[in-house]
Amino acid sequence: MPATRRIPLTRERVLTASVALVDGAGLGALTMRALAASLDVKPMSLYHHVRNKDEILDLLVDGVFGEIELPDDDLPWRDALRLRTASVRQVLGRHRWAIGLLESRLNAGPATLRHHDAMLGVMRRAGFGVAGAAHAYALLDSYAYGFALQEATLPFDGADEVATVAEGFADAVAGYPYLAEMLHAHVMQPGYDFALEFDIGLDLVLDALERWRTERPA
Amino acid sequence: MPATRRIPLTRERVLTASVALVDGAGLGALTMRALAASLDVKPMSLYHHVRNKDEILDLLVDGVFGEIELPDDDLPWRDALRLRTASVRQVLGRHRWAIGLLESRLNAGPATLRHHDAMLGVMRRAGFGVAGAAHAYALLDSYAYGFALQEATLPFDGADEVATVAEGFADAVAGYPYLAEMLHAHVMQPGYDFALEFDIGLDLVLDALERWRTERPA
DNA sequence: ACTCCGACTCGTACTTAGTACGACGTACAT
DNA sequence: ATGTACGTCGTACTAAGTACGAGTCGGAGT
Repeated sequence: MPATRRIPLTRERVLTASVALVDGAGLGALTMRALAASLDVKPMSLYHHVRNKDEILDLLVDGVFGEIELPDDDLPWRDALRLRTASVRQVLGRHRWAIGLLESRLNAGPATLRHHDAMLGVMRRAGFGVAGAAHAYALLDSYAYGFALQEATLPFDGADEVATVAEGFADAVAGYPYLAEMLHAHVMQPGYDFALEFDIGLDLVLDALERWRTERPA
Repeated sequence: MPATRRIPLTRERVLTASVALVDGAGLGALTMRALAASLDVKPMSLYHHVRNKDEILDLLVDGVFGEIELPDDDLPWRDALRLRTASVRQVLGRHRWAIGLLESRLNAGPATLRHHDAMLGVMRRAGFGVAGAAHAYALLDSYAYGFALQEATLPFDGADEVATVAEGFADAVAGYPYLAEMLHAHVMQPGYDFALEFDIGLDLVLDALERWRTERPA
């Protein structure tokens, strides 16, 4: 009685389920057993589609890279770089767990390589030299990754929770006058949102690159 | 026969041994059993000095922050910020594992708070407004963290290994012209060292902050 | 000096997790 | 129908975190 016709497991289904699991319950919830359960199979079945858990993590990272928008060749370089860098942060914000994974996974997947190539292309065509493009890319990505890392580390999540959490810090910052000032005169002000810092810093970075580009053409 | 007088375990000894273990063999090697063995005690003895493994991780992070040089008040702001930001990267480079820990640990320890306060102090006294200091700090630390993260992700370690690893990539970049160009015309050139990118980017960031500071005084 | 106490150490054991091994089943080509 | 190849799973081993309670030891109070 094939009442519930078994859908065959595939590498793709495993990956999709992994992302769902991790997005929903965090990296810690990604266990082979839990993943298998979410697919309604037994743990060992997974091993016919992925080599091991490490491979799943590599695939997750490459999947995240695949979500990042490629820079648009038809835009002025500055806009192209801005949009894709904002996309980096957005994607890493959507998958908080990803930033912690970047560190340990060194096997770049195809989506990752494709992405790097597109970025370098935009910069080279914009007039950056090879070395200049390397500098620019390192700077842009350092900023995006670091910002995402800071966002992931923040004890609050978005503009709403700030007030609640900040109150809890009120006495922790007692002996630190500048921290206290920052907390009261900035963070706890209405309308504060750390996320808004991103665009400000990104524009400063792009200004700096613009200056580099015009001062040292390829 | 007290031939080997037992040195009493302390919270400090546990922490010191943790750092040694992790520096030497990576985060993955930090298990309560291995840690206990390195101290010549049994695993459960550790639990009288730390609440659990998570607490050890928090202590490690705060210890790393304690290693970062505080900004020097006697220096011009730009030098003070440059030196301490370089110190961030240096310390995170010395303890590769730390960058991956930052993400998940949200309990700021005393060394961390002290550090933030000193940084804000330098910026406020340099003429940055409260909001301006927030922007500047976010930008600087994003850069430092992101750069450290990229360094930690690099498949090679320092200038020497580059050549060996880069050769392995030679065919992986086959379909990616700009990546290939970057690899051959830049990365594989003698004298290449990703670490050198840091100062270049840092100066661009500091230039940007200087401009911000003079254009929008507190 | 003896006893008692509290701090520390440890033996045992339970739980969760990754995954090796080999048996089993099922669909499809012959 | 039957054999083959692939996919599924039962069993079980290992590593790791840590709860529980018993054992130990040094010093304070009598």
